[in-house]
Amino acid sequence: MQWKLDKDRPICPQLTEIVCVAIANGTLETGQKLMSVREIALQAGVNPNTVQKALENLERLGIIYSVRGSGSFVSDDKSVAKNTLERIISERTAEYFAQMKALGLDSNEIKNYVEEWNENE
Amino acid sequence: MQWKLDKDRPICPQLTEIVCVAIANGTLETGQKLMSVREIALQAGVNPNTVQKALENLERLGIIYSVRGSGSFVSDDKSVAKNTLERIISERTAEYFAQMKALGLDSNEIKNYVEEWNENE
Amino acid sequence: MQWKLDKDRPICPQLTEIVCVAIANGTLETGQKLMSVREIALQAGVNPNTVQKALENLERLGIIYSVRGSGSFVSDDKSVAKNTLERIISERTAEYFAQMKALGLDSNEIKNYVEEWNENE
Amino acid sequence: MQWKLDKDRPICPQLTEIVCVAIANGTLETGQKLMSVREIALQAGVNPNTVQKALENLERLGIIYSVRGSGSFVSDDKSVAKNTLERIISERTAEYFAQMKALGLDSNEIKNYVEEWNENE
DNA sequence: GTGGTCTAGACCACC
DNA sequence: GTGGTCTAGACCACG
Repeated sequence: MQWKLDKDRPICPQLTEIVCVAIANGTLETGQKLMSVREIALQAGVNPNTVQKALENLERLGIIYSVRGSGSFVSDDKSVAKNTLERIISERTAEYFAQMKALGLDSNEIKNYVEEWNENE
Repeated sequence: MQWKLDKDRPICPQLTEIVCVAIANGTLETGQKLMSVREIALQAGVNPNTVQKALENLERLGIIYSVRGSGSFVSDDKSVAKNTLERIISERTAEYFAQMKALGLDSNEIKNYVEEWNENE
Repeated sequence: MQWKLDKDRPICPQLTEIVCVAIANGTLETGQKLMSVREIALQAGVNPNTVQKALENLERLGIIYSVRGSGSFVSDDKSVAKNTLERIISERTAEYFAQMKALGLDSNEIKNYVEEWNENE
Repeated sequence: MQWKLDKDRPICPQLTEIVCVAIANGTLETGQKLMSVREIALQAGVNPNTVQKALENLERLGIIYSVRGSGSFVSDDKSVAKNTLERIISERTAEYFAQMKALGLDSNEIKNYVEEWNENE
């Protein structure tokens, strides 16, 4: 589990997403204990408070649960994480399309642009 | 010329982009006078200071020029606007790909996702 | 609007509740602007971050909305605040009853105890 | 003797209270031996350290006494347990009233609310 | 050692 | 001036 962060975007939601991805793809299993807040903060090179906030988000969503004094654990129901992830992907794509259209491209042009982008990579 | 703003994103760069698009696609022609700061602010429903800052950006980039007491005008060379627009499109697409990959999709999955999105719209 | 805080309980939820009460009882009206984060922090004698967190909670619940650079405002629909308030009252009462029963009192004893308490006040 | 715990509140004081209640209502008699720390921990499903700390509290209050190597026993004077219990009940009720008033209810409304609650149960 | 809460103070973009 | 985000570091109760 690696904490690859994009410094141009808010860190907190990125942490949230990374955990969601890890749960969705099986890197983190049901009931598994996450690293401690402090440990994540150390590995990711960010402030423990930022990590704390991200875990609070995940707990509020029901994706993990925290036990005082013992740590945070992956919730029994992984579907919430998966749904959240899909929702995020969908939202981001919607935003992307909205922005591209605001920049003057129509649906086909966007599709073509994405395909070209894919080839040049 | 309409000022369709996404309230979830910073206003100022959106205004900048809208003018770029208008110039690139011919809605605004070389030498044409833009609406006044106040008028734009009124139509777009935003703070005049924000409009002012957006126009300053455009002038700094050489996309428009301001004549004291008479207003702002589209620069003679529309290529700057076009290049700026392309650069923005490219940057946004790069960001989109980076985010989707962070969310666990590979290049092909992104391409397919975009195509499906296109169809369902 | 006064910020009377019980120092034996977490401050953040107390702030949340105070705003809910103010909205529910009409001290704060629909669309009305709240004091700034910094001002509330000053008046209440707490840290601005704590206030910020409380307002984030309220925004997440749809009770207020924040406009970047201009402040926080009471949401159009005051019913959410009222419902939230009722829910809190109900939850607290449920907790109180559960605790009293764990302490060996039955429903009638609790009722009598509350009535006596009322008289002696 | 059952260890019914509310997971939303600190475990340690709950254990303390349960023993107080058991002594006050006669489930535990003067001089009677309590279960061992390990046994209580097992039955209650909590950490033995937590049980140990709760028993230390009770001993400090004079409600039980420990004999090295043989266990903990109910103190000769049960009145301390009873008084402690009453004090806790009183404190909780005071807290409850304070919170309800902070939530906008006056004494009469609280009384009525409690009575209705009683009926609907 | 753990999470939970709070304080203090900084920086940013936006209005 | 505003809210939004982050850092730094402290204290507490719980396990």
